[in-house]
Amino acid sequence: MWKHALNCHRMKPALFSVLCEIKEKTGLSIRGAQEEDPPDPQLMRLDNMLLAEGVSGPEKGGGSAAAAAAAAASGGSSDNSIEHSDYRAKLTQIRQIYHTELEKYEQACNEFTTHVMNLLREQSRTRPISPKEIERMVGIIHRKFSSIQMQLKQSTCEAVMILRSRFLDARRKRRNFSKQATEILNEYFYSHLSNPYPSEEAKEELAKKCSITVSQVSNWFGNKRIRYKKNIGKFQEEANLYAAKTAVTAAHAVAAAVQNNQTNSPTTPNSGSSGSFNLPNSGDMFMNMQSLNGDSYQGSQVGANVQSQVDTLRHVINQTGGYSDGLGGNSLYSPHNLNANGGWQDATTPSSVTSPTEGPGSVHSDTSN
DNA sequence: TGATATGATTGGTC
DNA sequence: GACCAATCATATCA
Repeated sequence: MWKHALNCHRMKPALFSVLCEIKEKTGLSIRGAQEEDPPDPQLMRLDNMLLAEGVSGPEKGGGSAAAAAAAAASGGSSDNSIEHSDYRAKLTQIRQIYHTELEKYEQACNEFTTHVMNLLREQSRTRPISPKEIERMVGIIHRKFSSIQMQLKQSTCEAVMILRSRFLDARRKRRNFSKQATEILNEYFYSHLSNPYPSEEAKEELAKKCSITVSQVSNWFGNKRIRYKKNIGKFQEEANLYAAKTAVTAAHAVAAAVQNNQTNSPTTPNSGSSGSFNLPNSGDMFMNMQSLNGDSYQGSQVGANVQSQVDTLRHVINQTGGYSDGLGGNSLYSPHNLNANGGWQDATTPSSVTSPTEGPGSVHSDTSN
């Protein structure tokens, strides 16, 4: 693709036509030529860009800044080094072509200026030629050549942009996240199944844990929510897996907490309910803790978070006993219109049901789109 | 090599 | 600006 872009600038025909034009004008008629030539802002932009990309100006390793940008965009993983060297090689090629062409044009410009000067000198034998006229002639020639240079710069910029887009287009070099990263994301997702909308802090924490960017986390959750919702049945097994996994941790943590409560405060109201989780109460308790934390996810220990535990336990209970609690109605818990039994749905659908227990065919009717 | 999975992008809504 | 839904483009697997 980039090769095509490189071939796009066909300067030579343009050069010849301009040369012919100037030659014609050197006959006698040089009227109508432009007199003023203020600094062209477009040319300045092109120059700046070529300089920034490392195409013009001193060589800095073939656009190291752009390569660094490419590295940053791709997450900075080491397996991109080959692509980066490829990028640099191609940029170097562009640079070489640019400089070769530029040199050619400068040479042609000088040669042609000399040629015109000689012509004028010859003409001066037959007619008087003022220095002003000579100066004007030279000005015309230089303007024509600089317009060609601008075309060259434009084409070079295009080639660089295409090259960059090719290497920076993340879709083209998509990498699957690591298994560990996917595990972490899935654990969070399924342990927050009633409200799988991580806060900004949670996203940052997840991003850090998974070595991905926050926007990648957002993308992942966006994809996950939509694909889960579309085909709950397909994800059932996965949901069970993660729910069970987290539930073990959760059960241990809750048991430990209960034991601790019993030890420290034998008269605690919750102590009597050990052995059968009273989820709504637990939920309230956890809600309070959640509000203390400001967020339901602490990142470093999946399952340590009590909110996650409630979600997980509820999910497991759902799997086994068809339990349906009223947690979804809690305003702290339902920024996205949770449905009655802890499922979630988009903000535009009023109150249809989404439950992990219901399987395919029971996906809530999403008519928002 | 085709089917499927999956991360990213885009366009629209709120 | 966050989110959803559709879609694209690539990775992975049978």
